Amino acid sequence: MDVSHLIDRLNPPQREAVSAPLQSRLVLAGAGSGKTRVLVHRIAWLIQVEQISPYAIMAVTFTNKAAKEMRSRIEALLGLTPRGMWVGTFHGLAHRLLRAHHREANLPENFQILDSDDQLRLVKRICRELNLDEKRWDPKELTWFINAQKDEGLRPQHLDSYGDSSWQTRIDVYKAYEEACQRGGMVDFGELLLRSHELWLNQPVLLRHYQQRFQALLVDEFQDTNKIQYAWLRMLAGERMPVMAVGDDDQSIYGWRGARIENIQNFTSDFPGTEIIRLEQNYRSTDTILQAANALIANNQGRMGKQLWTDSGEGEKIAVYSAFNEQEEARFIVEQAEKWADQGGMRQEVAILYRSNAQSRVLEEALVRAGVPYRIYGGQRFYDRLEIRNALAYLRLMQNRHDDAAMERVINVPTRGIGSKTLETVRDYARQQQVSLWQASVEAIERRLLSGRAAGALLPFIELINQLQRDSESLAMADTIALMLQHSGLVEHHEKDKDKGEARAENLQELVNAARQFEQSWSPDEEDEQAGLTDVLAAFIDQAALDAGDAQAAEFSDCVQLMTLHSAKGLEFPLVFMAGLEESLFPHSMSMEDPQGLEEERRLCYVGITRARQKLFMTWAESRRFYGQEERRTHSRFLREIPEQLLEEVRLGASIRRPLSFQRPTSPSFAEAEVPATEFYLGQRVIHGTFGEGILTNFEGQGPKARVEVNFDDVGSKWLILSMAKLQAL
DNA sequence: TTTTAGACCATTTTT
DNA sequence: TGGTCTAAAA
Repeated sequence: MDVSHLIDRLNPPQREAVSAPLQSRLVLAGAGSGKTRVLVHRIAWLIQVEQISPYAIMAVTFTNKAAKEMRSRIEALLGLTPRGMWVGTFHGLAHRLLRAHHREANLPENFQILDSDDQLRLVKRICRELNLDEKRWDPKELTWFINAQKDEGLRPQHLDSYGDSSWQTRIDVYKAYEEACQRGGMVDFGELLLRSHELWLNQPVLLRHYQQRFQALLVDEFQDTNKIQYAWLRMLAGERMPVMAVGDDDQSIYGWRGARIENIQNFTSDFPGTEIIRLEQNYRSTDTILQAANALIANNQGRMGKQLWTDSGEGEKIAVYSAFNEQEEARFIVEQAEKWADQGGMRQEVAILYRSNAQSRVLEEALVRAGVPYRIYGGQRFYDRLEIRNALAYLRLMQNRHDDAAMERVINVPTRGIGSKTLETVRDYARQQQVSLWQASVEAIERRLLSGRAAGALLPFIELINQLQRDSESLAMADTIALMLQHSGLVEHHEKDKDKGEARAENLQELVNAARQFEQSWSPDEEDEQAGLTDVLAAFIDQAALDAGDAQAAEFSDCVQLMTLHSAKGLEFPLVFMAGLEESLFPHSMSMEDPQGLEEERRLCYVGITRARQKLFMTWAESRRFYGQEERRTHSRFLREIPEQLLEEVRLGASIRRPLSFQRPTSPSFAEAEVPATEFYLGQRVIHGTFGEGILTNFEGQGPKARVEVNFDDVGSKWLILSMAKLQAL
């Protein structure tokens, strides 16, 4: 078989990675160096050259998006769907293992996945049960604590308070939480990994089975693995399985949620015989952009070492813009973005990146004002919406009566007269008898522990769920869901929502559509069948928990893209704006104190810079409103870490006055600072006959129609026609 | 049960 | 400043 197409158009290190012998390899893949391409070609190589069955290949990613992309690119390259291959996220694959071996993992067959919202609710409930003061014991913090322990592979019994009572309380909550999960057959995200790791640990036969089955293991975004994920991989790999770990230590930006950059640094010693392959040729950005990125990241210690290069040419300089304030920064960005569009560029080629979500508001306002369509990434995802979560809770309850999280969520949604008092009685009973809320409800009614009214409200709910489940046996899943939505009153309930009612009803309809689609495309493979995975509804619920879907329905219009630097990882855009390059915003004040945190911020900056293909703007504001407080700002140290000759300042700080008659830049050059100054400039203090003193914060138009916005000390912000207002400079 | 007023507080986010 | 959450009032 001719396999030259697998390596033909690759550069030497890419080729080396793709055609490496069956041994472990660490591929240090710089930004834009063709990482996914290498992974996909490697898999094809394993199948076509090494004659490894797809059944013996496992490829692990972090996000569903990455897993889907890998799958479709493999299919495109091979021209067929490789059956039996395990491609998925860590969580997805761990989940698959637990489903297949639920008995050995000590889980009920219908165990359910607890997402972060359910988890928080459950922790809150446990805090109440343990009589903890929510002021002192923030459930969010406790949840974070539990997850952090699981990410480290630690169970409550592995933890020792060493007499520290507050530490002991945390451990107690963790323990109670774990018991509640076990009782209800619920598994959170961290548990998926921890439990499947323990499954292998406790069942050597099973482990050996998988070790023999898989002959090659590939891991994407290796720098993002946490301790348990790494342990999971090592255990599966054993002594012999060749692992190809692909990652970039310079793009490790998730340390704060447990990712361990050491994993990539220790890989070669933990997997003996591993060679390192560096992919340093970049196919994305101009040389200027890469030089800036290289120079910046060189300030970090203990790197694996990598220098990105390109033969694509020097390109334009990086434009640095010092805005007067955040409003003006936003306006500048919008203006430049529109210029791109005016010159024939697509809006979707433009990305505005920022460090924190709070920055998006001002940017949005500026975009709206200018009538520029935009799209924000990272909003609420489909399966995270209130109405969808409620609907799923009903489905989960139909599937598993002991799912307390689901029960708590919808027992009184829509309101059916089950108040807090009834619920408290049921909760108390459940706690005493160590049973689920469902069972407690049933027994409480039977034993007449509830008032007639309470029982009269609770019983119909129980019957509703029972009835729905009976009906579901003869109906297609989508029809079951539609029926549930009607009979439960959820549609009616959510329709009533004041401003979001319409959208909510639509989303519920969309859920039915999604279910129908899922149903049509879903077919368990032989392996799933053997594992008893034959229930569509269960599979649908699982996938909703593991993949929250997109934030917005597919957007066809040509939009400017707004997102945080974190969510920009893995993406690329011809034109990129990085906004808010100010000390204590970026690097963020929460991270700049300790050296580790600062280095991660720097990597985040590196990620941002390397998103840009052609042109990069870095902007900051000399003054920014923070929690209502106007603050003076200084530009980010990261700007200083980029060699000056790569930068081009559009305006130099406050020292250059920006006259009101300033002609907005229209020529291709962005350096247009030398315009004769007139009387007024942004940030100037002025005095008005009626309103008194204030600061000039904004302007629009020119000549006789020019208007200015002045923030007056006494009467606040006002727009004034410059030619009428008789302003005086102070 | 729903609405409203004050308190509180404030990176980054996927599974 | 504004969004979220809890507690009090309609």
